[in-house]
Amino acid sequence: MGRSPCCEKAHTNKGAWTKEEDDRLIAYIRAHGEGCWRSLPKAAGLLRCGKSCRLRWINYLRPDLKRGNFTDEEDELIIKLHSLLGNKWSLIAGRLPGRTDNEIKNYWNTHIRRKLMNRGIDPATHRPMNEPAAATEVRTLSFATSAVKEEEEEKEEKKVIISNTAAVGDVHEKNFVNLELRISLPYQNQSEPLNGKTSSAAGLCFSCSLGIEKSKECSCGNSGSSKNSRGNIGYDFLGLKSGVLDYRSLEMK
DNA sequence: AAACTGGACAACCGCACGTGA
DNA sequence: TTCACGTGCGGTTGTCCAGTT
Repeated sequence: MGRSPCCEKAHTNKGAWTKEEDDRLIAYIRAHGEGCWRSLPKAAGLLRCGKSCRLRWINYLRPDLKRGNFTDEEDELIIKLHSLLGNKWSLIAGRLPGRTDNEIKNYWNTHIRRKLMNRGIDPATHRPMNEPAAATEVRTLSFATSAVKEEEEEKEEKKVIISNTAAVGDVHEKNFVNLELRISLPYQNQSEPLNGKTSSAAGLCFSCSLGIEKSKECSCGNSGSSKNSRGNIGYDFLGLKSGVLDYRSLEMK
């Protein structure tokens, strides 16, 4: 069957972007907004592939990007998120405002991998390097959409099961971890900066904020689950209060 | 000073997914 | 249901630059 190429490669520039190209792209997006990347290059007068424009904007030109070195807090947060999510760089980036998936991926490969190896930790499994490979665990992240109406919550909830067979750190002593969250309107008061420590709203530690029950890493005594304002048990997944998925920053594919 | 080496990061490539016709 | 298209993601490569020999 085959697919048409995303652009006419013969007539596109490749390699490093020039200042003029950057300016054109910025000016166009300021005027018309993001989106329709395929047609953007032509409309903006750029001899670039749409994908290239998107990447340039997202990874380099976006005004909300935080440039500069990663902090220790960001380091630790990336490590913890990676231990749970694996190479889901976009999801990890979603929890680090101002950082891009590409930036985090590069940083992981150049800094954190070595840092973990120096600690004697296998960066792929987050387990001690001399420890034999653990029996394959199947972790199930269960995402459930929350009905807006109370009664709908009683009905069967649509669940998306994400299986992740990557070995994870010591936080998963149990063979089965069910991280359940409900999707609803974004939580509006998520003012807590992402520092990878205590999850603000509910006063939960990082482990509990991820919904890991009875984790050895639990430092808050909540043992994983919390109740939301309606008394329903939910998990403050990735720092989200009581199981409310903030889809602004945590995109589910 | 020149050559070499390795780290850092920008950019590209191919594939998967979601969506609409 | 199938297919084409647009977009996003993760892996990989290319390039630049600072440090070392």
